[in-house]
Amino acid sequence: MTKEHDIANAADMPKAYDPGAVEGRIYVWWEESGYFKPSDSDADPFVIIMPPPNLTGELHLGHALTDGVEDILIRWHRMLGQPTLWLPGIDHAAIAVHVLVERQLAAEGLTKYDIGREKFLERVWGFVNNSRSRIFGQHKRLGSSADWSRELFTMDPGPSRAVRAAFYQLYQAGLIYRGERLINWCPRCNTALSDLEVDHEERDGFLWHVRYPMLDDAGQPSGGYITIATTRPETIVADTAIAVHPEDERYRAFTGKKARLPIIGRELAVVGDDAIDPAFGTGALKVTPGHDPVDFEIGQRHNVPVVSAINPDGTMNGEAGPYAGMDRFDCREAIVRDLDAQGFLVKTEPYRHSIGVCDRCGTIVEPLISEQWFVAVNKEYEPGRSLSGEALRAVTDGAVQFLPPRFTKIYTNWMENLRDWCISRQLWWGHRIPVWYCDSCAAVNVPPPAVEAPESCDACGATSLRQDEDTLDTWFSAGLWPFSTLGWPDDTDDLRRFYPTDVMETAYEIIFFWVARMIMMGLFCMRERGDAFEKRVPFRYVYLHGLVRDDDGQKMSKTRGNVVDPIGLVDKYGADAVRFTLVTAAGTGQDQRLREEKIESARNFANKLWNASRFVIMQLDPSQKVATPSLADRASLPAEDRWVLSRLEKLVAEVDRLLNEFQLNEAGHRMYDFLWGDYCDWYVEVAKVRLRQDGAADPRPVLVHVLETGLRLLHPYMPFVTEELWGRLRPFMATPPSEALMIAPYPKSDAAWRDEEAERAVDGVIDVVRAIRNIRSEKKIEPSRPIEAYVVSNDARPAIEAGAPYIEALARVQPLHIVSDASEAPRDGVATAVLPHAQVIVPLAGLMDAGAERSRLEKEIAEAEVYAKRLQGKLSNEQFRSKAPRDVVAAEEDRLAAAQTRLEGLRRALEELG
RNA sequence: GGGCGAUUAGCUCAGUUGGCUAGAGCGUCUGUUUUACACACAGAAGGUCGCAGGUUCAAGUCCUGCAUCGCCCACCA
Repeated sequence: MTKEHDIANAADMPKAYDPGAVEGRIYVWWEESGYFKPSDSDADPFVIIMPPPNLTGELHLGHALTDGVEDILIRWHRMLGQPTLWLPGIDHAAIAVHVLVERQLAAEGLTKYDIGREKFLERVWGFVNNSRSRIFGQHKRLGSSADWSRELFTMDPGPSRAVRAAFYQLYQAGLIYRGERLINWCPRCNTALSDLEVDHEERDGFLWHVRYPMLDDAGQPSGGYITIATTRPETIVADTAIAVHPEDERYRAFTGKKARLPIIGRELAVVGDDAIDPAFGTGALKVTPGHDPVDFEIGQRHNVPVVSAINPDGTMNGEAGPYAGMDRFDCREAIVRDLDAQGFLVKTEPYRHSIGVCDRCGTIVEPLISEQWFVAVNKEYEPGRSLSGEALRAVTDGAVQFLPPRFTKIYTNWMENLRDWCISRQLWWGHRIPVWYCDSCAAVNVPPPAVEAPESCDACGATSLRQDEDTLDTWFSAGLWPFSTLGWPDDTDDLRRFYPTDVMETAYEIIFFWVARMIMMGLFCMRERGDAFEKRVPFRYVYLHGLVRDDDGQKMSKTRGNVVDPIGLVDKYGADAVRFTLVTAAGTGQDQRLREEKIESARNFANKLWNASRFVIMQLDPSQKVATPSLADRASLPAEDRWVLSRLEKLVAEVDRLLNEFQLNEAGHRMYDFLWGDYCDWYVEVAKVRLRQDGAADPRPVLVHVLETGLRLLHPYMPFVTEELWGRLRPFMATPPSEALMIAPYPKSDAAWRDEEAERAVDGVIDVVRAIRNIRSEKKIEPSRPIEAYVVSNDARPAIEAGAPYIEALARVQPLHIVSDASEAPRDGVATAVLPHAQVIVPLAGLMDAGAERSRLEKEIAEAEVYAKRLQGKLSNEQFRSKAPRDVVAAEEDRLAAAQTRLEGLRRALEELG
């Protein structure tokens, strides 16, 4: 099964990493080897499902980020041998497919309405079923994956048992009701919307002041007027009262009297209500319960009749008298004109205010009275328990934790002010409302889920029933996702084992739509599990990532047309590069701007790994397998081996810590820094020297081990390159930990590998190399020409001597003199670098510019003096010495000592320069 | 009207229990066909961490206020 990876030489590795070739091959290999397929064993409980490969434009980078984070967490847990982590994450793919199918239809000159609901869903499902992707692994607990994905992708009302069950249970508990309410209506989409689906936009408008004639007790004009201000004069035709603040002196005389509605002529009662702000406008409000949510509530309080004057399509109806049939905005103009002509318009002032807009299409939403289904979110279904109350307490009690924690407050604020949730939609995509009406007695039948469709009416027994035409808000269905996918309402093994899951991962903008609803639904539907929130919540952590914005910082949106197609970027730079960039580019929960250069540099990182592996493989011989370095033999290893192993160990420990804290970006950065900076730039270069040198210790075991471990660490972040490279390395390992990287154990920290002494020693050698390179560069010495150099060192002398071959090779020094005292080195015409534990002296003979060297040294001395002075000040402060932790004080003392040594060296060098 | 976030090198951003001569990538400058990699290597320049106070031995990090930008929520007609 590892046939693809039994490659024993580097000859077939191209010089540059080709993501396309690797990703395709790895994908096929994963599939053929069965790793991504459902398994019967508990050990491998994940299956990856694939969103369609060619979702261009619709599946944007935010989705890629979500998928990337989820995949990282899942792979990490799987490698840790903790397969119980399970994350939802499919919804956006479903939406994307719907949009895509709509687009396909458009290309054929059709709309979804032309082909009908059944055909439309059929196409959606066909699309999903025939496609696969090599990129964004969607994970799903194995089992009935076909069922749930079909359910989700098609929003097919038929087989949706969980939706039926939840609806039924909520209805039985009195939490779902049908009512005539004022709801948000989109005249273009022709559907009701929940409060959440309405966006508020600031727009310029006008505030029209209109006067209403007062009537005396006989119903005759009394000569008085009450002036009201409105932004929506077209709704005047539906006015049924006037409200003022009960304590407003100006209107006290009018309260309880009647007024006459201009144009229409209706009599309006003047009522007192606390909701009125006397300071706004004229202090008097026209009450239009049929077209304004505030007015609706005022109307309820004062028993004011409700008039609906606007049709669902946005035109005026018969109640609008002369304006019947007009569009609502044409009506506005006409009515303003008429009011003015008839002397009712007092004044018109420009006014900027916020208006509700459909979040799907941007059309101005019309509040309408309509019969819809609602969830009573604040109603107690048991003493002390309501959907919102439970959902609030589960979070305040800590059963669900938000990351980053600041989102907790956003959630609780919302939950505390929640109003009933309108769940019926006049759309096709969604599960159909499982309610049947009786044609003869009009009874409402909500049958238990076991009944597919009731045959007769519960109330009168008549057999003529019809199902509600409306569908459910998709978020109602989506809110059931954590357990509907696990077989609920049955008490399945899956449900027992995987509910609650560990982490819910999504963008912060989805908190209300989905996260909050899942928590509400979960707590209710799992109420049989008892009181403990821990058993009923759908997940313990909510990890929220930021939004991916475009280069200008704009939020990506389809309507704005600035969505970046992740597939195009994947084709260009590879899935690994795209994922690595998205995950590491910003802090947790922070928005990021996407710039292609970032992805390019992540691709370069992949290429770096590719070439480092290529180099390592070139040094290996398949007949001689390489053993893993063991702790027992560590003492015999050269310092640089112990150095890199020590640093690797620290990396492993840090990555473990960071991943446990969900600091994914930081963990990614650490791996990048280690693999590129420590391993490639230094260890590999040092190893080259040893490979060339007869009799030197064999670097190959460490070379392979560190690379192999690094690839394992990085695998969740860059699954494709790492799998490929690890697979190529595997044939050379004496004891490979597994057949494939994705099922290999995640590296574990073992502090015994730490070696501070080796780190100090090798860091000292690196400092020397850098110092000499710096001198070479500053003095413009030809890169290829070897130069003579002296390293003066006392305490670090053994380390420098051990590192001598590397100094010679990496800094091109020939010959290298290691001496214990500066007097043993030449003084004239030299460039000097003073390091904490060594001094580098490079004789320059003719190349030497004494003046330039002097000013350079002077500058360095000045800087070092400032630094040393600061440290001295700090250390001579008694407060610091007594209050700061001992190790901090000790560290400062070490720094000061080093700074002083350096300063002395610099001064001496300056003196010797004359 | 409330709430939240951001403000750190030319650009995009890290910096999560306060201890930093403040880092990365890109860009810039100077060099390099050094047999893994020019998707590279070596070297360098570049920041009073938005402003003003405060707490502390110590503040980019904590507190208060302010400014600018952005986001979310909200029934002010």
